[in-house]
Amino acid sequence: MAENHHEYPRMLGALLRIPFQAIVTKIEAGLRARGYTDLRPAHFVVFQHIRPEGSRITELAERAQMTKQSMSELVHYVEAKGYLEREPDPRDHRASIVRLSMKGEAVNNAAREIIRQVEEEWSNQIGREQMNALKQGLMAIIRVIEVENSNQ
Amino acid sequence: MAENHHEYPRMLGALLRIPFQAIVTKIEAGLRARGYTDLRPAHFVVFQHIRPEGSRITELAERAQMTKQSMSELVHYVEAKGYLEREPDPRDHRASIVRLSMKGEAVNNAAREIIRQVEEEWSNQIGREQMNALKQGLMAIIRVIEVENSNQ
DNA sequence: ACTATTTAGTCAGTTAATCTGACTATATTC
DNA sequence: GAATATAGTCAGATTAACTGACTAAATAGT
Repeated sequence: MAENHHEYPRMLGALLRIPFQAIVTKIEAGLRARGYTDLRPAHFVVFQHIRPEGSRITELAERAQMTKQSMSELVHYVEAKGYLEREPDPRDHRASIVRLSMKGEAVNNAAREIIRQVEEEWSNQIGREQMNALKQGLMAIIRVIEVENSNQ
Repeated sequence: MAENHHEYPRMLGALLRIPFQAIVTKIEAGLRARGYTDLRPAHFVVFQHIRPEGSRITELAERAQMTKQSMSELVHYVEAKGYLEREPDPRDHRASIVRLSMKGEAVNNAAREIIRQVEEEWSNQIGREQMNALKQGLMAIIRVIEVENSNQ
């Protein structure tokens, strides 16, 4: 809200939003170009939050800040398209563990590759030094956010 | 996708996403706390893109990268709640101009204030210097994005 | 000048994304 | 072992966004 506009200086919200949106758009387009046409932006959260050893649905829901019912649906869809595998959790028979399938790993790598390319392009334009400063700043803020969240 | 995780270094996508999400969450909570309970995140785009002199619906739709039908609905809702005023465009009788009402300006200012506070808090944590470097870097990237978009 | 085309916006209907509430089955606590 | 909490699903509702068809006004072409 009220974050933008060429005329007066942009607020931090818009400063973060515009590059983030741009990168999301590029990931979408890049995945489509590579033939992954059955994944929509909503499904990205599954890939964003799943751990390499696999995650529970409840855990994914929590990390993505949505209800477990909604996450359950997303996982179902993504699993049905072959990007996920699911197995019962041996320690807790109520739960199941979802992890990326080989196809899932492949999209994930494709997405990483796209992001890497975008970073490189931007880095070429603004300079490696400024890009590094930017990343350091973002990491510092993320650490602050994580502290806030942990002792909320 | 594949942007996160404590274990290995985060990708640029996650570096941008996490602070952006955090700020959106804070804006939501802050507006709710100030009594603006009828605005949902979807409506924020209207405020983000409207120009001080007012904007057309088609223009807002374009800037928000959505269809004019969808934007039309959002504008309707936000207008019905009293945040917007609408008047016919004297230059083009097909179009109308929407602009913020006094109530609309008030939420906008509230949102700006919330963002300013978040920036200040973060700045206190990471240091004014690093915050400035971060903002400079984001602005530089936004300039790159704007050039890309203009000669796409 | 008038016909054809484009543009601004709405109406109607659909799909996608997310929510709430109720439920089953398994775990945990006391 | 009974009471309570947790993981996940099912069903239904709401919200967000889309496509297609349309009206009215503006612009372009001849």
